[in-house]
Amino acid sequence: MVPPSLTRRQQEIFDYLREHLDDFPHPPTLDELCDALGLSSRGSLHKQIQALIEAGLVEPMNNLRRGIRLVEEDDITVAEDEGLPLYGYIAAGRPIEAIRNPETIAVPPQLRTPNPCYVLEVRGDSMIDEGILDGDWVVIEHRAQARNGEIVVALVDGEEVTLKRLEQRAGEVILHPANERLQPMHFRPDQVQIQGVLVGQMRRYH
Amino acid sequence: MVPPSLTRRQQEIFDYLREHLDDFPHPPTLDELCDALGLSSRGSLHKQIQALIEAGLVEPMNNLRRGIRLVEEDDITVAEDEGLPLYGYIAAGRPIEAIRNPETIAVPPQLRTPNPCYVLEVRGDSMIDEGILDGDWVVIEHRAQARNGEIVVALVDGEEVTLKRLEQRAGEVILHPANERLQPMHFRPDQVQIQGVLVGQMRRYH
DNA sequence: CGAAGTATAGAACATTCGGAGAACTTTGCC
DNA sequence: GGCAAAGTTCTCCGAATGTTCTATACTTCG
Repeated sequence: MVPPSLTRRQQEIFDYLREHLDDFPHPPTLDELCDALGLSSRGSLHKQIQALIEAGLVEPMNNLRRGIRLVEEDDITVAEDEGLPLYGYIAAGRPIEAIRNPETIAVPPQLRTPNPCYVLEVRGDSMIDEGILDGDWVVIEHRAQARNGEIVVALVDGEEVTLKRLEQRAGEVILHPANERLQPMHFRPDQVQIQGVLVGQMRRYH
Repeated sequence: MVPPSLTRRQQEIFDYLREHLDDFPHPPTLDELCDALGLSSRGSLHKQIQALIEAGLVEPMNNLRRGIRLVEEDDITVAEDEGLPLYGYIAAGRPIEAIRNPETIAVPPQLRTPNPCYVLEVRGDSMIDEGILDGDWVVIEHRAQARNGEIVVALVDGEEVTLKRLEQRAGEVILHPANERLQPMHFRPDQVQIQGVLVGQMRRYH
């Protein structure tokens, strides 16, 4: 279900609100917002805001002063009945959770598990010997523990996200690339945080 | 179901839209599209788009600005509600058509094409260097022609079905395995019948 | 060559979008 | 209650954009 898509201006205004609503000590009045957005007519702004309210992105402000408020993101109806969130590239350099409004992508049931899953697009050749190529989509079951031998999404030092085969030993964690030209990497357990386990993979050729 | 016989130009434009619609921050205006496509008349483009709308491939944009949108592939009428036929193992030794009542398997729209497709389960390591492993599912678009470089399902001598990279030369057909330990195979053109082209691939790890 | 179908340009027309501004209503405060 | 501030509704306008139509050129096929 996609709410009537926003016009360009509506999108701009919504983006602005998402960015700057916290900058105001109190939610701004329409006049203040006009000022910030470079409009000169309160009525015009109001019309745009109405559209956002109908799209379900802004709380209705029935005659309330300074009543403008965004709808909590969790409450926004996400169209993901069939799809999983696509969080973007792995090895992108930041924690998965940081990403806000992911696209979604259809995943057949046999490629996922009943537990929460998400999808990443693979960058690089580090798993090439496992048949996972640059550009592939991988389906990841979201969990924080994994067993040795499983291929995991690992967040290293809170910065880098990579897809590697896991080996946990006493006092260290080894991440094995599946590429004969690359070496396994050794870390202290506290450096590595597991963000999910590989459960499926897809590739398109067209 | 409509036979969506597109003209060449319509196909070009549709392909372009499928490729590049996401490149725009908002759906483009007709003028912007004209620019991107090298046309100079809005009206001309509009006429082509109308044809695509009638073919059911593009959402009607009734006077909406920036209203151009592709029909969700899920909604495109193809006999696929329940999934694609799973014809079994490739290299199973007989023509695909011979199989009567296949199972079906769910395939996400981005892994297939709008044309008829089916699924095979891969046996063997002959495409391992392409990242296609034993046990993978491959999505095949059902057609009888292919271009050099495409990976095809080839029926050899009416008996053996294999997945190989195709090279057609004058007077001979060469099927290239993607495995450095295997040699390309040479055939007369009449020995080789193409049964489809690889368009997608899936694997499960659980 | 001619016919039929297709593609393009360009002009003319219709609608939407975004904004301005006035007038009205409601709220908050004294 | 009265007043000012703020939200709401309304009409109007201009530019951007979608739609329609006509004329012309190009392709393909016999």
